[in-house]
Amino acid sequence: MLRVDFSLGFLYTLKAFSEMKQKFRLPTIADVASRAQVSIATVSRVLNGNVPVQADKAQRVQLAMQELRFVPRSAARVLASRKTNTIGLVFSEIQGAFFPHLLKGIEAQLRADGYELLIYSTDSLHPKARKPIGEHNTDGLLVFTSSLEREEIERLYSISFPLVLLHESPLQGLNIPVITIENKDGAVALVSHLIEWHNRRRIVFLRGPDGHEDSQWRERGYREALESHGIPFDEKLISRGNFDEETAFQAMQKIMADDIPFDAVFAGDDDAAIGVYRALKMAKRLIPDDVAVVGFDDVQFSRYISPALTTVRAPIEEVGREAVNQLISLISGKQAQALTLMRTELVIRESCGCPGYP
Amino acid sequence: MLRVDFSLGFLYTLKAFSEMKQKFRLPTIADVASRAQVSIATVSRVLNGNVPVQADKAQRVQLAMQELRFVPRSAARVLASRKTNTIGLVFSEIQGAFFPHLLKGIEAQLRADGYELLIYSTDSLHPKARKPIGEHNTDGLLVFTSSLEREEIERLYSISFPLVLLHESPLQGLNIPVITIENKDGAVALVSHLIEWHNRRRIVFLRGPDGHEDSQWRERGYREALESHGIPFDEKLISRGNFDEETAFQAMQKIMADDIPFDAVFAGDDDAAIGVYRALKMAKRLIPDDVAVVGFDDVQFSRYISPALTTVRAPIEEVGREAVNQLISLISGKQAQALTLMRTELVIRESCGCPGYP
DNA sequence: CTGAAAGCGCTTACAG
DNA sequence: CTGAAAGCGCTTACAG
Repeated sequence: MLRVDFSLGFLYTLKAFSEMKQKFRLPTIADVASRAQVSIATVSRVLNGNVPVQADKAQRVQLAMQELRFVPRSAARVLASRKTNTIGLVFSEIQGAFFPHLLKGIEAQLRADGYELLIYSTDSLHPKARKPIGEHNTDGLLVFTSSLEREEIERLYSISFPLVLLHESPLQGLNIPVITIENKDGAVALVSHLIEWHNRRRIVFLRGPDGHEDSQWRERGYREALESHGIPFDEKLISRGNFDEETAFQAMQKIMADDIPFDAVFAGDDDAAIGVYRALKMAKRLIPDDVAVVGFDDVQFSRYISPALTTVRAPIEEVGREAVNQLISLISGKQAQALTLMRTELVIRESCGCPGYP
Repeated sequence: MLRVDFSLGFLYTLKAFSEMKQKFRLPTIADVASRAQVSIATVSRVLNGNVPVQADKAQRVQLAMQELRFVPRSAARVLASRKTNTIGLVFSEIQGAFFPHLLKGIEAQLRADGYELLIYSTDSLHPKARKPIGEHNTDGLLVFTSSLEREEIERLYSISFPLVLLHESPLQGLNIPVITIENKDGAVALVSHLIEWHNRRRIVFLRGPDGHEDSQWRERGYREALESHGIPFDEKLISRGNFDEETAFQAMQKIMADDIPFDAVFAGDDDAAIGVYRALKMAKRLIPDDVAVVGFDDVQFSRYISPALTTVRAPIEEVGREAVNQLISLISGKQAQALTLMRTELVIRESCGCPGYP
């Protein structure tokens, strides 16, 4: 008896093991085909719905798929069809209040067109043993600012891989569509408002990260607004804010330590404006009475800080959506627009000196 | 002459066209093999580095790969190896200041372990003709709150597909690891602080979305703190804030319209606190003098709003990292911890009535 | 409308 | 250490 029990127990263990194995053995198109009494080609056809299939067969296939809980493996489809149905997003800065807006726009549009989203951040310092994202696992790439080395972009371009650049000018000689925003116009509006309505003439400008396109255009707008109002440009009023709070804070401390007179600050973006607020408050300079402050982007928190931030609304979510549209055009072999410039809009709140709406 | 020119032009066009075609024909492992004079098996071995290969052959392969700019196709690897090397993230709410923190933690940890990230938001109302994410295109799923129907979770569980739940309790009878935060303790600390330090006794609590686990635990903490201080629970002080600004704003308006007396508000989370601020300011009630306000999460803007928000710091980024760790354990066939509770921490700023640090 | 078969580009026992 | 070959699970001409 003991022996028998043992033997049964052993068998049971084996059975359990083989059942486990079974669990991992997911149904394939062949299982569906045999259950529905059709060929695998027919199953594939009802799956894709591109070729007509006799109604009763189609029904049998549908039923079999449900019963087996069949889900086609992506890898097999991709390999056979040479389409990944996936779009990649490459970016460097996951931080920044800016990012969720962009992601939301991209996600929404992508899904509407039936694509998946693979994301890859170049700021995590992971070993790039394997190329993380590119022609081997996506149909096209959205590249945000300078998150990808020029060399890699050129390589992808040279194999005609669909690319769309966000917030970055086209690279010399490469015909890659670009989506960006009216940085210069926005900056002109902002600075002109400071000059015309609030009579400011010593306006600090905080640059973004080195080589950041958005920053360069904003600076150009800043200079143009100064010039058109006959205000001389003063190099000492320019510093680097890096589009982040901490750098902006330090930049302002330096400017104040150097005793450079100023009556307003264009922070570069909203994140930097936070650092400016902190530095000014610490120095007991009143915003906007002593110093007017303006940002750029109009991210979520901008209306809630105190005083509420005057800024420029950048249609970031729409940039995301439009970028997806352009990329899908490219993937479909259609033309895409070389340059898409999204309109920006002045958002007047309190930090410039205008009366707030409490 | 004219004819010759034309003819040449025509040929040129054809040539350009065939070149274009060529461009899309990416190198495969077979191209590398023949160039390096080895078998494709050998190429595969140097690619994966798991089996020793003779040094000179390995070198020839490396060289050939570089020259051809070879990148192995993911789909082929996945199909052959039955591993996608991809983790999926399913979530419902891309909005909310909460999300970038979570994403950042996930991204960083994922890359460190060599996985890709496929993301899928259930809030975009896209047609789910194809199952967007699951066993067919990932090795495991991170499921945030109730972003996936119970039925689908059960299905995945029944095929032993690796799952980790974020901010949600384990489902009845299913042994799925959960990562969440000390919501109750945080809420107790918050409410006790209001009672003990600021002598508040009529504290409004704004619930999150229906059925949201985080909210339920916070409410439990709220009740416990009340009870342990001998303050009777008053149903009228509870309303729904939905973890968002607008709902919270309306909830507060209703409470004030109903003339329900209160001297503090626990907003449920930081996003909701924004709505509370707006409603109170509009009603000319001073924060914190008339009404103390506290939030939960400590997202980016919380320190910058005015008055600076007293809240609880939720280690969201770490939740993301830990979730990835657990999921990868599961994928590797190892055990994962059934429940991981992350510590939260009271962050005292000004909105509770404490003196600020300007 | 439908099936048999080739092929997508890799990995991995298997035999040596 | 290495190559020939089977196989991963689909799609898609091709012929009927």
